[in-house]
Amino acid sequence: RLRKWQRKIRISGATERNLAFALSELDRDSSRLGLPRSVRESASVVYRNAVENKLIRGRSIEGVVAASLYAACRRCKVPRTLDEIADVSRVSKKEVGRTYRFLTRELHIRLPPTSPIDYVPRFASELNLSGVVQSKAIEIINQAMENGLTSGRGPTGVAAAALYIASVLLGERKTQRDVADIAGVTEVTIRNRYKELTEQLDMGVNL
Amino acid sequence: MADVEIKVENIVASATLGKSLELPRIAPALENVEYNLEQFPGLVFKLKEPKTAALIFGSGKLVCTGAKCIEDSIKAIHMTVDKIRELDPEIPEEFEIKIQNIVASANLGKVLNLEAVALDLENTEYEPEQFPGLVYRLEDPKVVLLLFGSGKVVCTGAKTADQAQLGVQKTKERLIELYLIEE
DNA sequence: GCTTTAAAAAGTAAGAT
DNA sequence: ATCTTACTTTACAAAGC
Repeated sequence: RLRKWQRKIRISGATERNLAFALSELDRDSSRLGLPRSVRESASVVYRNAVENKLIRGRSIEGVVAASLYAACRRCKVPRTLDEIADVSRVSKKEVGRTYRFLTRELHIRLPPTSPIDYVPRFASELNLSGVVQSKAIEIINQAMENGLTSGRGPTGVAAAALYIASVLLGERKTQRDVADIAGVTEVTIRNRYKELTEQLDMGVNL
Repeated sequence: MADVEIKVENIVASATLGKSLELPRIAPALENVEYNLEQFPGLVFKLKEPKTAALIFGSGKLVCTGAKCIEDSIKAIHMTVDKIRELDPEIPEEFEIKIQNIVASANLGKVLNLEAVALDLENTEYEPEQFPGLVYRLEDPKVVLLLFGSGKVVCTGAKTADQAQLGVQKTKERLIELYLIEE
C-alpha cells in the first residue's frame, strides 16, 4: 500500500508537471499570437480533455497544445492559420494539422471549415480598412459562397481577394502586395481569386 | 442509373520471390537503378515499358508501382524478376503476386458544394486550408475518396477495379440521396 | 512515425523567363 | 505576367531505424 501510495504521488506529480508545462506553453503561444484570454481558456479546455482521454500518448505536448489552440481559434471564430500556429510553436504545420484532425476525431469535436468571413475583421484592421469596406468584403464573400466559388479554395485567399476588391470599390484602395502580405498568401493567389470573383459575380465594376 | 466510369491511374502490387537476394551484388549489374542503404533499404528499379518502378528488398520481396492495369503490373513484375534471375538463377519461376492498392479517378459530371457535402455527408474531413479535396471514408467497400469542387473524384484503397468502381458509384448515389448533386 | 515509389484530383507557392 | 516545378491529401507494401 505504501508503494502504491508513493507511485500515485509520483504519477500525479508528473501529470501536474506536464500540465503546468502545457499551460505555460499555451500561454506563450497565445501571447505571441495576440489571442484573447477567452481563446486561451477554450484551448486549455480542449487540452485537458485530450489529457483526460489519454490522447497525448505518442504525441508531443507542444503538438497537442498547438492543435488545441488551433481548434480553439476556429471555435471562437478568431482563426489563425496553421502556418501562424506553427510559426509561434515549435511544431511543424504538418504535425499541427495531423494532431488537430486526431483530436477533433477522438473528442468528437466537429468544427465547420473556417469561413473566409472569419478572417475579414483581423485582415481589415491590420490594413486600416473601414467597417464599410469590411461589410462590402463580407457581402462579396457571401455571394461567392452562393455561387460555389469557395469550394476547395483557401479561406485566406478568398478573404484577401474580397477585401482587395472591396477596398478598390469603396475608394480605400490597397495594393495586392499589402493585402497579400497581411493575409499570408501570394499576389498570384489574390489575382486568381479576384478574376474568378469579378468574372462570375456581377460586381458592376472593373478593376 | 448509368454506371459511373472510372479510370485506373495507379496500381501497387507486391511479390514474394521465396529466396533472399544479395542486393549489393545485384545493384551494380542493373540499369536504371538507385540503391542507397542509408536512405532506403530497398533497391529502386525503373522500367520504361510498362512505365513502372519496383522496390526490391534483400528479403526477396518486391513492390511494383505505377502500372495502369493489373496485366501491366504483373508483366512489369515478371520483367523485373527475369532481370534479377539473370544474376541469380536460383530465383523460382513461380511466386506469389498480390495487388495491394488501386487508385482510380472519375468524374461525377456535376460540380459539388464541398461545404454542404461536409455538413451532410458522414465520415468526411474537409480542410480547404490544407487541401482542396474533401476526404470521404466508405466502409463498404473499404476505400477512401477525395471529392473536389469540380465533381472530379479520386478513389484509393481498393484491391480491385470493381471495388473502386463500386466505391465511386455508392458515393454518387449517397450524394444524390442527400440532394448534394442532381440526378 | 520516417525513409522510397507511383498516380490522380485542385489549390497554392516559388523561382525563372 | 505566365510557365515550370513542386508540395499539400488519400491508400499500400517493403526493411529498418
